[in-house]
Amino acid sequence: MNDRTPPTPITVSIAAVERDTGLSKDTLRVWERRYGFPQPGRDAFGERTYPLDQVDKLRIIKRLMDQGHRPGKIIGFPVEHLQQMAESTTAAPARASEQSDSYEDLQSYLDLIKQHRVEEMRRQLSQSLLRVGLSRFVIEIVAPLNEMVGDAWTRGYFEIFEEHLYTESIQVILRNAINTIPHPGNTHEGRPRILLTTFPQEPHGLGVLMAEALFSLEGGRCISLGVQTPIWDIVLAATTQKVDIVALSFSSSLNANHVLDGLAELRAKLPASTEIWAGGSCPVLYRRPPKDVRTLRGLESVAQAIGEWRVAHSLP
Amino acid sequence: MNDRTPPTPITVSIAAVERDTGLSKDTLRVWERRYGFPQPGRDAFGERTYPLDQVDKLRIIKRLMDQGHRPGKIIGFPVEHLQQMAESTTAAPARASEQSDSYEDLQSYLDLIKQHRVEEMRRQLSQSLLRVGLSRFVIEIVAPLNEMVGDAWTRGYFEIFEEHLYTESIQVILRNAINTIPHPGNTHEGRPRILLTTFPQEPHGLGVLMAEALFSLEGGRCISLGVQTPIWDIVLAATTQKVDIVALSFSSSLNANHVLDGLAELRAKLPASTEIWAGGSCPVLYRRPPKDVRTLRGLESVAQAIGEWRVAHSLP
DNA sequence: AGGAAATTCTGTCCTAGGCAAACTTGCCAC
DNA sequence: GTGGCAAGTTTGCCTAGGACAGAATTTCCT
Repeated sequence: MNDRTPPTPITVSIAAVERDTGLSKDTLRVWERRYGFPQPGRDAFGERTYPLDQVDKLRIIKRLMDQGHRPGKIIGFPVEHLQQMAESTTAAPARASEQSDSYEDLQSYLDLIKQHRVEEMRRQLSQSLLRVGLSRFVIEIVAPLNEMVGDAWTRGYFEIFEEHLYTESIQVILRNAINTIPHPGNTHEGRPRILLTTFPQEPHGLGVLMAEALFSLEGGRCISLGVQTPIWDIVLAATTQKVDIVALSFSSSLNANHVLDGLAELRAKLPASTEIWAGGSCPVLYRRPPKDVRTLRGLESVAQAIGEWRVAHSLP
Repeated sequence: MNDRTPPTPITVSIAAVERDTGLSKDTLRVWERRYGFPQPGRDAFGERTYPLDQVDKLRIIKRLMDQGHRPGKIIGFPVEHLQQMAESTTAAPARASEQSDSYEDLQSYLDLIKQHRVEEMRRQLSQSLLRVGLSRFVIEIVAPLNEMVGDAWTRGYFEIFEEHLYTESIQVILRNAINTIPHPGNTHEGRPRILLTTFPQEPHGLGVLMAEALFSLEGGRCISLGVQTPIWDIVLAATTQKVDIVALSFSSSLNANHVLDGLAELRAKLPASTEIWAGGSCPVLYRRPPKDVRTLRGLESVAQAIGEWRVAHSLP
């Protein structure tokens, strides 16, 4: 292994770009043909090799598209301009003035990650959890932190391993907290059985974990399959476990059509008595809400949704 | 919903088949060209329309491929034959006469999974953990169970979601147990800092978790990155966290050359003072042990390895 | 037998063109 | 203006073979 060779390749394959951006290979090729961007190099065998800065620009474009922009209109702008557009609508301003305190606190977590003070971060997270309780902890701290970390990651502020450190820490805290939720007695009345997982293209597990915490707090009986379960297996699991609700988490990097098609297919294969609840930061869920699927916009709505389910399923 | 019209169309698009079977569009087209199967019809606009029975056959083929069969060898067989192949291996795993007692116990866990009695399984796992202690629990129960579940999975005895249920259960138990390991006082003497993770192609996280449990028991200070960390990020994390040991887990599904190349690259990029420990069920680790990497064959050797590290690094 | 070399198999990438569905624009009547 | 409809644009997915690298298998040689 030569010290001279760059530690990470400066370019990545089209498959990697598809994974990282959520833009399909077809789309990447057709944009190149039509708009002249991206403009990947070619390796020895003529395959596209995308420089990292172009991947960054693609990520920003994807993000703006999620906000309703059309590719042809914005693809020609320089990267700085796009960043400005993205930032002007992004969370920070809206959220900053809201609870000045907590925003500062959240920012301090990002600093702890950047300084790799993992144990200190876990200590502070645990303290916050004790102070505000699990429900508010998830909604007011973990969820916005996730978003901030995701943001920071797309801007290249974090390395992959730093994001792993963060994810692992949150996971430890949340799983521990979930374990301590007392099991209500033997009563099964009005306690929905909930299956939690993600679609095969979705590797992010924190959304499932946050949902599990909140559902459990509301008295739901949760069965988590972790991440990346094929649709057919979701159907099998839902049937054999006789669940009332299948809850799915979607991050924003997913391809919009895949999400909608997958939900439609799942809906068709599950009995009508089984509800499908979908949540997460994937914009298409709320822009074109799929039929016969309940979309949970924001984790705050979990409690209400469970409440409504109880009302609808209470014995007369 | 009209009763007369079939709830799902009798034929489906190529995108739907990709979702249903996990076979990419490219693969579906190239099979059609090479093997003459599948043989979809065409709609008014010339696009492929797959009859459902062909999709079923594709699903069986995919499953047999996951068990190690190659497409060209089996694609010509009639459906009934394929079904038979899939079912003939479904018979209970045949590794009987090993250790009578504990084998029976372990087998009963497999039965619990197959019957989807998740809560019962977790209860029994917790009891076992309390009875024998974490160390023996990991070595004598979880590790062999993993192997049996993996076996059963390759034989098609388990569905994907059943394996997910198992993994999630073990994860809950182990993480909870790790959390309860008391932190020894402030002494850092002879307590190695250990970074745990897997290579990018390795999605199985239980190995890391088992290792974390045993390392922690032996007084190691563990920093887990979860799974699938790029090599360069392992180097970054190891450096910034000033770890003494980088511990990696490899399952048998990994490509032998990738493992060896990856370890060689990692070895070259890490300072010599940082040890690399590799373990897991990947055969190549023990058949062609890589240079300057300590291979841990079996989890029993963890305690010894830590002991030796302590001796080597104790102050004179 | 065990290991290296040759061969077959297989999935992914390439080119370039065509069309439907979604979205925008232009036009006209009220 | 403004509501509604038609014409025009944009955009992503699909089609067709062809080509090759990497994995799996077989052959050959020690």
